[in-house]
Amino acid sequence: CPRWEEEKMADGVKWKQLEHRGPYFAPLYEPLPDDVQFYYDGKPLKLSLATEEIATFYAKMLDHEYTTKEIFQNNFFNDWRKEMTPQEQKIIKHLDKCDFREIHKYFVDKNEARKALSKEEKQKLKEEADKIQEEYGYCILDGHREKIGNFKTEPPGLFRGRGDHPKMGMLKKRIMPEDVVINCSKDSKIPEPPAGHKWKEVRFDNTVTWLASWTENIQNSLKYIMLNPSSKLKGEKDWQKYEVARKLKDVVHKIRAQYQADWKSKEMKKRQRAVALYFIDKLALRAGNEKEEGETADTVGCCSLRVEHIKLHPKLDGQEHVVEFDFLGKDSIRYYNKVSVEKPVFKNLQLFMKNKDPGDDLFDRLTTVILNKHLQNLMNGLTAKVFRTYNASITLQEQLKALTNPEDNVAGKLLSYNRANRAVAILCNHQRSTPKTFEKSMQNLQSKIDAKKQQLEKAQQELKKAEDEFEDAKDAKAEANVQKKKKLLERLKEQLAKLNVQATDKEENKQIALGTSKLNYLDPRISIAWCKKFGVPIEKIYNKTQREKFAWAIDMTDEDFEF
DNA sequence: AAAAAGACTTGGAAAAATTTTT
DNA sequence: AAAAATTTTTCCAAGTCTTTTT
Repeated sequence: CPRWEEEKMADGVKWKQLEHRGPYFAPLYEPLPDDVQFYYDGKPLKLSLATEEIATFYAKMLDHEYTTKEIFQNNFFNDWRKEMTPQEQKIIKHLDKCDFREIHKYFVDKNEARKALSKEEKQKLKEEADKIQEEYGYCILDGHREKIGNFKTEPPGLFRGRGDHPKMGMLKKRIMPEDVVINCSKDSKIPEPPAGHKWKEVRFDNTVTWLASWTENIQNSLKYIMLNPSSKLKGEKDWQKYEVARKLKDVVHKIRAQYQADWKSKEMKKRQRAVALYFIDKLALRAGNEKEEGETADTVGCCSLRVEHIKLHPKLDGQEHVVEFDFLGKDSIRYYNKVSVEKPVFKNLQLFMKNKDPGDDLFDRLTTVILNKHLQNLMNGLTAKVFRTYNASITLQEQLKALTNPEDNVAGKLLSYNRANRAVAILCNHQRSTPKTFEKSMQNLQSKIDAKKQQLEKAQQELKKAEDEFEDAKDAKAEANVQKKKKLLERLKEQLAKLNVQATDKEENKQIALGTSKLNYLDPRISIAWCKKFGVPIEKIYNKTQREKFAWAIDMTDEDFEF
């Protein structure tokens, strides 16, 4: 029977049985060979083991941009000094006198050597990795063997934040068994800690889904070992998420009417709520929780927007009431957009900004907690992020409807699919940096296209020649030749079209990241129904991992599915 | 009721694996 | 067979939202 249809748990209970081997610990530090030296102030200096280990973290990153940043350097040096012996502390006082180059080279060479390994040696390494995966990578949850998402503890290293992170370069400490909390079922075989060690705690909490956890030392927050997306537990949660978004579809018109009415409310609080919700709905902005200042990069979402993040233009490029957004969102990805809004929204924004400094909150009477409480009253289970899911999925469905041409071949249909996917990624502001090899690979593709065009021309001439010959001879042999040339021409035309489609797709995709929306925002049933309806094999849009994650949807969806 | 802690989803980069080209 | 290009997987940070504590 399909796993998605087994009996329901009591409220809040996530499992009855959970058995696993505990996390796989990062390998211990291997000291450098004696001929690889660290130099201080030009002179070789033998470091204590702990100090040397941390030095290698920095040395490995030497050709990364991070190490050129002052904050990174300072944070690293501070934390490094804390771990030095008193003697080392007395000598090593300035980072710019530290020479890690020999250590750096050692690791570069080591990487090269690993790449150059023979087939057999590589095979052996792979088998070892597979064995670990087999042993630690799975758990038993309610009788099913399920894949674990991340079964290894994170190795020690230097913290790399994203954007302008105040903590970049700080030392991420090694996780020991004594740091780890194990979660499993009472009657299961409790995982053994590594020899000579103890777990921090073993607990039996079936109201949570994690198998193990520890506190990381940079942000002092918890990290978890959890199941792979292919697991029943994750799959069902995913399904539920899309069902909530579909429920929003039924009431979204009412909600929109309500927030539009609230633009004119007498209460400032309500007006702010209504304008913020409008942004979240129309622009798919994130909720924007407040963050602790100085602990993370300065990024914002809707509720945490500041006056400095928007500009108001009564008229701009022939449009009225234009709001220009410019801020850093999640992962310090820039959001830049110019949007023409309804007049009351524009008036409200002017009001919210009045007598405020650039650094003041735009919505000073609003938090995500207030907004989400309000949303909860409008629909059960409704929170700000449901709007992102809903708008992403409904956009994909509409775009697929608008762009798919049933007459197209599979390649053409896939281009339409990618374009629909792209519309969603643009809505959600999923950007990537242009791949380093982009220009080159675009050129390669262009030369392929040119070559194909030449072939095509030649084929055309040959066809002409064959037709002329047929005119003269009028025999079966000449006729067959004409047919042959026609076929060749057709095939070349198709190949050229396919290459052109590829080029278009590539160019349009230059700075757009499709993965996140595909994996997290688009109800997979929309895509599966589309595949079935237009005869596109599912493997063309979802690879193996993705099909495993969306197994629940592949199981239940027919071509009539509507989001 | 506000703040802090906890649990879980979402995010792009980088590394690794695979496929294609030379 | 090597190298280059492309795709997949891993990594772990950074969000959202819920629950617990103060």
